[in-house]
Amino acid sequence: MAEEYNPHEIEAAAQRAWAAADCFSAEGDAAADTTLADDAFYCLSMFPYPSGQLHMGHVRCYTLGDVIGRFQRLKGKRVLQPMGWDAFGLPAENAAIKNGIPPARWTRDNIAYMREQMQRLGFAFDWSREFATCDPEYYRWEQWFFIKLYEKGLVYRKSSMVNWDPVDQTVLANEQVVDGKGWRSGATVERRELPQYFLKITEYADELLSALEDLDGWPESVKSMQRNWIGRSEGVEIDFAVAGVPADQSLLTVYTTRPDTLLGATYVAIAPEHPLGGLAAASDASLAEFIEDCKKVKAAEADLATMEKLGRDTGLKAVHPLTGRELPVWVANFVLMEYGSGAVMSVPAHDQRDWEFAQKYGLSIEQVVEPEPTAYDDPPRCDLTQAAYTAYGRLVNSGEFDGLDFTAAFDAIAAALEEKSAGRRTVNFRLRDWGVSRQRYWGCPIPMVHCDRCGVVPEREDRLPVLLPTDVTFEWVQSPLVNDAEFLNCTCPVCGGPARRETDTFDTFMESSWYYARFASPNSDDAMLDERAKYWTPVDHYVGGIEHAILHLLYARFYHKLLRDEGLVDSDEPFEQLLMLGMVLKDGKKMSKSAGDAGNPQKLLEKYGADAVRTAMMFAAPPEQSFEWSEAGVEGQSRFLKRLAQQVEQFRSNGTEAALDVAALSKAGKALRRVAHDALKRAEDDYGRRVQFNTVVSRVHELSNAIKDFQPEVDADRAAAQEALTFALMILSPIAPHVTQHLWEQLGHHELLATARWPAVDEQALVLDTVELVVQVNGKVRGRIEVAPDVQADAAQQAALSDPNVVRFTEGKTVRKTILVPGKLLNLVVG
RNA sequence: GCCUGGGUGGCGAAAUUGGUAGACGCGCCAGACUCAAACUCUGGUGGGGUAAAACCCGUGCCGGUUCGACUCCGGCCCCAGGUACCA
Repeated sequence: MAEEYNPHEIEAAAQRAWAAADCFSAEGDAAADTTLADDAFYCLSMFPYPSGQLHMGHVRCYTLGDVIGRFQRLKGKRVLQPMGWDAFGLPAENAAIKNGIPPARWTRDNIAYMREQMQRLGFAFDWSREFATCDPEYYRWEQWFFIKLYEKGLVYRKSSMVNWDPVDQTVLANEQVVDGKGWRSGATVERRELPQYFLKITEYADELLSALEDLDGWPESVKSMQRNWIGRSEGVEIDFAVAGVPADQSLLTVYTTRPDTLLGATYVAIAPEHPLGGLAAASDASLAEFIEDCKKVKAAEADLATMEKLGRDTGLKAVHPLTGRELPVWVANFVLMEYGSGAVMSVPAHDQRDWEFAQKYGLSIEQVVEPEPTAYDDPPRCDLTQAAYTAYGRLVNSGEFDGLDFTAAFDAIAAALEEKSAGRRTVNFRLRDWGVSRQRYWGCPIPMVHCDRCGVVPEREDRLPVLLPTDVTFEWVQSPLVNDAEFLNCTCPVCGGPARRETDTFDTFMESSWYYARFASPNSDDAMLDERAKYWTPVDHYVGGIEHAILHLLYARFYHKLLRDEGLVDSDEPFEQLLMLGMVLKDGKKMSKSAGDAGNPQKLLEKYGADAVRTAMMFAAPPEQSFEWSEAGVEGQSRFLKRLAQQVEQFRSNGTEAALDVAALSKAGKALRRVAHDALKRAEDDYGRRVQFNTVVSRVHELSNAIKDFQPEVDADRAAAQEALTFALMILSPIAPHVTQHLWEQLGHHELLATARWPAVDEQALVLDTVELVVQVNGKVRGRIEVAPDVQADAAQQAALSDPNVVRFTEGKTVRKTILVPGKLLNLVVG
């Protein structure tokens, strides 16, 4: 029998051939000729955090990206497909604390191992552009850009909440707080305010929202998530005067999207950190204790939104701006100081949360909206003893505003407030400015300097980068920068006097927000980006996990606009088409969180080779779907690749190449040709338009099965088999590039398959003489008929009525309606 | 809690625009090869029903629209992702 399918030899040989031909280096950007941009294709998969080893989630993501890139190359595009490392982050510090290995070394070691795994998988990356975000050559430009933004007024400093571990005396990430306790110390975590740097992403809120409309290549679900996250709303800011407090604190401003319910406000709630709360607590020990207790909650929205709603009366009174009535001011643990003004008006009759709070504390519930009169039998419920009535309706108990509907009431009440200078219409966003400070070591140093004389000032451009020392030891959970005199001490960039460096580092989303542009402009020493970035960006196809649907993608979109406004790129959006991958799960959880060694593809690669792993992964599920990974499928795909190799070998052993003469083909030859061209056509559609690759693998299985069952009848049929095999290899090549390259050579092709051209479909080969129509009677399948493809309803009905089983169900009844779906089905409606 | 997805045989899935539910693969069963096993090959494989057919049921649950619903609409249940310091 034929030679054995030996993936290790075959794969090594194919990779040597690609390297020798240097066929994955992106060409043509040096010219930066935008007229050539049409055949340029930037294919990018989200770069990984170098956590130690690849897991199957990585294998899925990079195989999918590779399939897209390889397909585009077959279609004649010049493809840029780079790879690098999102190298800063928390796990490196955890490893350092645990094992005493410096984060830089740990990270570099991981990169080396994971790079080797990627190379083994045969991804068509342009490795000449590789970088890690912890390279000073990379992060220096991030520092440079931050200073540019600072100069433009897009950076500011303010206090904001962090999780504070009182035992370890350190700031914890949300992930490091488990059930309200520090994961290492076990101490109850407290919210604490720290001064931090913020980027004014809210200045771009309007554009980030409106530009979503034009992102036709993005999934609707992701756009919807971003829309909701940005959360544009139209409402009214309302001022409540507070009596008996210092003048500068006497105005309590709240924002509401429901000014129509203003007359139903029965109390005002403020955040625990609100200054008025502190004021009242000064003479109220139990209130002070309550406020202190409120801080013992993790600063994560999910926790705040699900905790028990608690509150205390401050004793203060807020004056209703329209009625003059005095409303009690309560401290409530669910009001966030960071969102809006840290105060809300409460209308228990028409807001469910306020209703529950009012029920709990015996606060007044006063209806001011009632359901619109309706023609329906079942009018909307409005029983305020059971729940709040939150729908829009008509105003009652609102004096001059009675009878107005939502829109009219909104306008009238807003106007009344504006007249009294006690309120104003505003557009509000849920989106908050981006806090970029992290109290961590392993990140990009924030290039700011603290000077006793000049205050907080940016470092001078010519002294960048502010280098992160890499030779450090973690003697303590705290960042080593805090006690590193050599790092800490510097001279003030303004006055030249002694000064201290900022010890916070950037949020790692800062690095991942512009790496795609840097890939297009690698080794640019004297600028953050050069003209090549304009040439390659925006990314044509961006591939990554659904877990990045909001934060990473929103920050990257924001950054792209910042780069644009700095003149560094010339497009408005960074990613034209977006493929959001579902999770690869292990025990029901995402791989990166739970897999460990169980997710490492290494053993599978050693046993079955890269092609079988890649094919099994692509075959397992459509890209956007999450699924539980199982190794069981790899064996099956390995078997399939072996069979395909045998089919090529068998074909070869039967003679030489044959020239195709369509007219000379037998019926079987034509049938095989139809299957081959149909597979080619559908594969092209699946690759290019549908971006669904599991069905491509199925299609090649079917084609291979058809080749197996094919019985040549005439000499000319050999050419049909050859064409079918050629197509099978072409179609499968983006998914299993090594073995298809090997078999491509066996079939006598001398060019590399990776850089060959995708063949054209012969539409003539697809034409059928007859088609099978399913015959339904009242929507149930009762028979099948063989008819001409263009058969008319009358003729089809006649043919159907020659089927005895169809007759059984139509006998003695009249055919009232006939529905013909050409090529598919005929439905006879009888009665 | 809120936002966004998902739920189809024993398992992964397919069904592209509302038109044959289960393509393709795994597993399993039977047979061939073998001293035997593994590999490989051939056939079968949603449930009920039948000698075999016919036929009936079936895409998380309840209801609706339609000649026809996995697909559209309303309500619910469960699972996953995100929730601003995991990346």
